[in-house]
Amino acid sequence: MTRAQETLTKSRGSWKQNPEAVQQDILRVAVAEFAKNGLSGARIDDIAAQTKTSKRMIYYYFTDKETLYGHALEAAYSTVREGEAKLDVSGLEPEEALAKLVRFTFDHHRKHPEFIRMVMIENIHHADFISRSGVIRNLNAKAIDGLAAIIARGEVCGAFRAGLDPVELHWHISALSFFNVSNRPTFSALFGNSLFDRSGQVTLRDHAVDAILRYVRAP
Amino acid sequence: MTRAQETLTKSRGSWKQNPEAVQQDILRVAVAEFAKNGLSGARIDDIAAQTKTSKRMIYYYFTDKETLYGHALEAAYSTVREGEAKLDVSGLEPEEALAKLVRFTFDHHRKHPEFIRMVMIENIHHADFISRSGVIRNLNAKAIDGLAAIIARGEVCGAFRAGLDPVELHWHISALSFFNVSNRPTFSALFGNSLFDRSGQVTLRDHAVDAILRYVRAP
DNA sequence: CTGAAAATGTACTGGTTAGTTAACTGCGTC
DNA sequence: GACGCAGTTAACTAACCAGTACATTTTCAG
Repeated sequence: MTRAQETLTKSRGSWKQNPEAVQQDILRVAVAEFAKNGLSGARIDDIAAQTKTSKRMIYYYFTDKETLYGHALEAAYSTVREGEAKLDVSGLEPEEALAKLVRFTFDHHRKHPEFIRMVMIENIHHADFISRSGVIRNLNAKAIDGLAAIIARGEVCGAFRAGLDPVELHWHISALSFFNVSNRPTFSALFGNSLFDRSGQVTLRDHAVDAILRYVRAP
Repeated sequence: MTRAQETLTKSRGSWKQNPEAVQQDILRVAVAEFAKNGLSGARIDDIAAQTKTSKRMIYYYFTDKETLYGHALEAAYSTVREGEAKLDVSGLEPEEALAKLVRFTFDHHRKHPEFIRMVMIENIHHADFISRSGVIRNLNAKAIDGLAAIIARGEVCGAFRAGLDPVELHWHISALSFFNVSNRPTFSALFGNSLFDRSGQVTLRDHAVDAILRYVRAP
């Protein structure tokens, strides 16, 4: 109960009504609901019930279920990419920089299962909504730039082998970090929970870092 | 139109009716439908329409939607694991054996997107149904045994470093192979399609093999 | 041939759920 | 001081869809 509605004072003046806060409230609940149940599994009535406002307001601001889903997806991406912006690896040796980036990415994915689930759901839907959202594409280009800079520095000083592709390296890092969260349920159901308890995850993260470093290191 | 119903002659005698074929028919359609639309997105009426039989029969044999989903999941697993059983790496040097295994796994996942989607959906549902299916767990234990054998041989002859964990190595191989299919839509929407066209996938597969080998090789 | 059980067809139902209708409230403006 | 508009409420509807009731046919054992 953060009661953002009462505490927020908007540019519009000091209204009792607060449209922006209402929309944020809807989105917050919608992300949770869609992440939990998927697009077809989510229930507008359930979302409305968890909101400070009503179902009618959801349609007033977001037109229909799919549009709401699209906005929820963008909201989830924004939240997570904001968190990533905090990472700074400038001033570190290339290998240390990359190690820190991988470690951070692994942990960051783990801390945001709701985001992972939104992306899983979006993949089930063939990325229909992401494709239509320029907002999200822009956010991601930056991740590649940062990685390209590390690779360039590593190549120059001879720590990394030549010919590394930033997009492909991002694919490797994402694969390990994403799969660790997305497939935890089935993987642990089939092979036990040992990789996913506290110590197992620390080891796994260190090994993921190790795997990436071995992959890029010059001979 | 394979008309399995007419051509199949069952142990039961030469029936006009063929319950086993009807059930197989339902499952075949159900796997496709659940893989496409998820558990809540799938429509029993749609499944029935694509079947040679009727909705009534679906409930006659499979009780309800969730039970049908569970059987469809098992069917998808069986099909794919059967295909894997064909792989033979005995008689190869450990490094070659592992390379072949990774290459095969990567390709095999790619050839069975329907299976991948079923697993994605099952992960969304926290592996509720896999957990209840002993059938599926058994199928997977074998994959680990095979990998453990390769690791043991590699350690003995000094090609691999000591202390490798078969389950963790399987996690690495699965992560790359699975993510490649599961996250293709969002990844290519965000970063372009270059990793996913024909030549991109060949390169990516070779690099995945390379990454795993670098990870296990003795220094 | 017959009776029982297994298998199937037709038509229906009742709860659910995305989306709507229409009336109303608070607020600034002229 | 009433007009208009953004924001809000509560009740409603039409479609959808999982699951069922019940009648009927097919098969085979005895």
